[in-house]
Amino acid sequence: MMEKSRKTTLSEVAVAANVSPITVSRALRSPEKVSAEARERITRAIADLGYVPDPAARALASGRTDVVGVLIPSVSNNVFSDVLHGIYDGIADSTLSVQLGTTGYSPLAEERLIRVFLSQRPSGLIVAGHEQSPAARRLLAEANCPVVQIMEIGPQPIDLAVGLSHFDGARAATAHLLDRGYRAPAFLGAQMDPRSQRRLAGFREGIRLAGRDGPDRVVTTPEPSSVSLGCRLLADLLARHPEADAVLCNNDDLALGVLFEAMRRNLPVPDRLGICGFNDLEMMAAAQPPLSSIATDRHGMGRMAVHLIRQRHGGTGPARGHALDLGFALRARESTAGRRG
Amino acid sequence: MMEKSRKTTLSEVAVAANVSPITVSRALRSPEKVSAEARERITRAIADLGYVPDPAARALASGRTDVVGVLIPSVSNNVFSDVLHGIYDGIADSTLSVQLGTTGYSPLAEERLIRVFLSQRPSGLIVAGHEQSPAARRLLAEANCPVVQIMEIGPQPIDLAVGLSHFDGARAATAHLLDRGYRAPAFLGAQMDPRSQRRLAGFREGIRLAGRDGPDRVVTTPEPSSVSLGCRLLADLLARHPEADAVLCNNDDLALGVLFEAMRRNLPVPDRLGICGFNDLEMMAAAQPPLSSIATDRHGMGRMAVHLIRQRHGGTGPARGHALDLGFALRARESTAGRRG
DNA sequence: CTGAAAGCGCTTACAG
DNA sequence: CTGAAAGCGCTTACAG
Repeated sequence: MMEKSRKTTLSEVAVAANVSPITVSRALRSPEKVSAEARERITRAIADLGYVPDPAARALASGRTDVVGVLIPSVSNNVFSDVLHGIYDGIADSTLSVQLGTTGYSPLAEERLIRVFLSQRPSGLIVAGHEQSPAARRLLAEANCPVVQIMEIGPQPIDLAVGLSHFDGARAATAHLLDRGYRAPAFLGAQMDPRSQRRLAGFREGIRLAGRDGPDRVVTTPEPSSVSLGCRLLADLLARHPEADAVLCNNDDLALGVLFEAMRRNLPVPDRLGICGFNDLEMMAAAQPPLSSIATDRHGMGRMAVHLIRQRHGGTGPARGHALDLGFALRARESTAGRRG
Repeated sequence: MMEKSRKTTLSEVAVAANVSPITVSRALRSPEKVSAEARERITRAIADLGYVPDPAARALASGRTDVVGVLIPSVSNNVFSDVLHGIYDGIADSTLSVQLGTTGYSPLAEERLIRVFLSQRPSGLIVAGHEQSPAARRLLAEANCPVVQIMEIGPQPIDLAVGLSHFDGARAATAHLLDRGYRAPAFLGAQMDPRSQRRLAGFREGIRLAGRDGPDRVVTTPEPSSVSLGCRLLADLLARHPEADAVLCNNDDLALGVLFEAMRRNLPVPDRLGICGFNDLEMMAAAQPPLSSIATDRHGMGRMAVHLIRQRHGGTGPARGHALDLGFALRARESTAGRRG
């Protein structure tokens, strides 16, 4: 029947529907501007011929594409995959598609990818964090599309931002540990990216506000985070600060590792050791004992980022410079129920 | 200095380098065909003007793009995010980029996305699984680019396949449980996608081969998998089959939930209950007790899929119909050390 | 090693 | 509501 693989073009649809190519193009983009009869013939022709518009031709002619560029450090990190999921949900009912780039936490790779993405004239750009190189910031500031920085709300969004204050989250968690009677809370961190640094600062501020001026019980490593690293970090901590009686973990994987290591060492949780994570992954509530954490809305962040871009295209939504704070929530569970005795 | 945002074109580079546009184009694609002097002037002009080629124009003129389309059910699933990570590593040293689509386990959504992706004339397509709709299979079979099916090795690859036998993996795990003296192994499954069905079949085969003809101890649910679901499934299992003394879990999240639920119920692991997962996520080895699992090379699957596509473009690599078995490995840990007494 | 001509498949203004 | 003309920024053959 059909020619093997020569793809159908808009002109062929036009011939079949007995209209001009421009009318087909119009029927595709603004159907209401085309008469009902023409529209119907065109719709049928498209179906009959199996026509799919060529995005490259469209992009070249119109000067824009329907792609949203997304730049994150890594996909194999629950946090970012949740965000990504939210982004996909956000575009689901649209013609937008996602162009994903991973920077591996390298500002240089990020800058290069921004250049590549911008060359495609995207509908919008979503980038993780606020630590772009100066050149990258300039590119983004001059970009011809909405730019949304996600993960945290910074002091000075390049265009728009949606996230939360990691500093405040960690401070709240620290206050919670102190509230519950833990006397020597520590901080455990891996892969100390900017958000982690902010959490560490929030932890220290929490300690300071409580008027504690003991040692700075902090163990961090640049290694990528993992559950087994949580085990090791607890071991390190107890070697250096045997008096530590609670840990605020940079993320939930570490917290899970800490729990397992505490079990191995017969350190009762929460009686002898309090544990609090960050992000509140699903597993936290299911653990035994259930693990406390700071809940963040990663899926909502992704959705909202897309929403802001779509609003901007619709001429509505917040103006340049707006930072949307999605907040956080302390989920206090048994793992921080307090010391006994 | 620079015009606000009018982008630099190849022709402008040509003028600056005092050559014709075709030569610039050639310098970009096959530098060895351009004289060293011309090449140098062009390189400098590109840097000076900050020129970035327009992928849309390139695609339209050449009839192909450098994008690899990737179709997976979901990004917020460790298994697929690991694969994705492998894919990104696979393209890292190339000019390829990834176009990611998520199907949400819907064959219809998958078919629609295949159509969209194909309309961009991709360099290759990577699709998860072998359950495409007949129409989708036809589209893929006639696609003008390499197509790699990942996750499992099926009987009849559309073009190429790379994965493992989930049936064999589950059967090996089941044999292991029986070997270790467990007398009444059960299977726990969630989100019973095709791979999960294969694992269940492998479990049943393992039981059959051992000559056990007791009850079919299987609890499954179509709900998405999670750690807390693992807790509930164990509760269900014990309500129906109190004699069950080991569980093969469809995946590691369930296994972790089972461990926590066993702890809550004071069921000693592995003495009273053996636990084995599937995939061997990083946390399994760190758990207390360490959890057994079937290790799969998800990252390698992604890398290999890209590798096959690149080989095909280089004119080498396996022929159409080839299925690459990456195998699996049983990681026997303490959680399946055997019953006591 | 280099270039002039034609064209990829659409959309943008501009008319009517 | 519909269409003829021009062009988006490249690359593909074809010459030389």
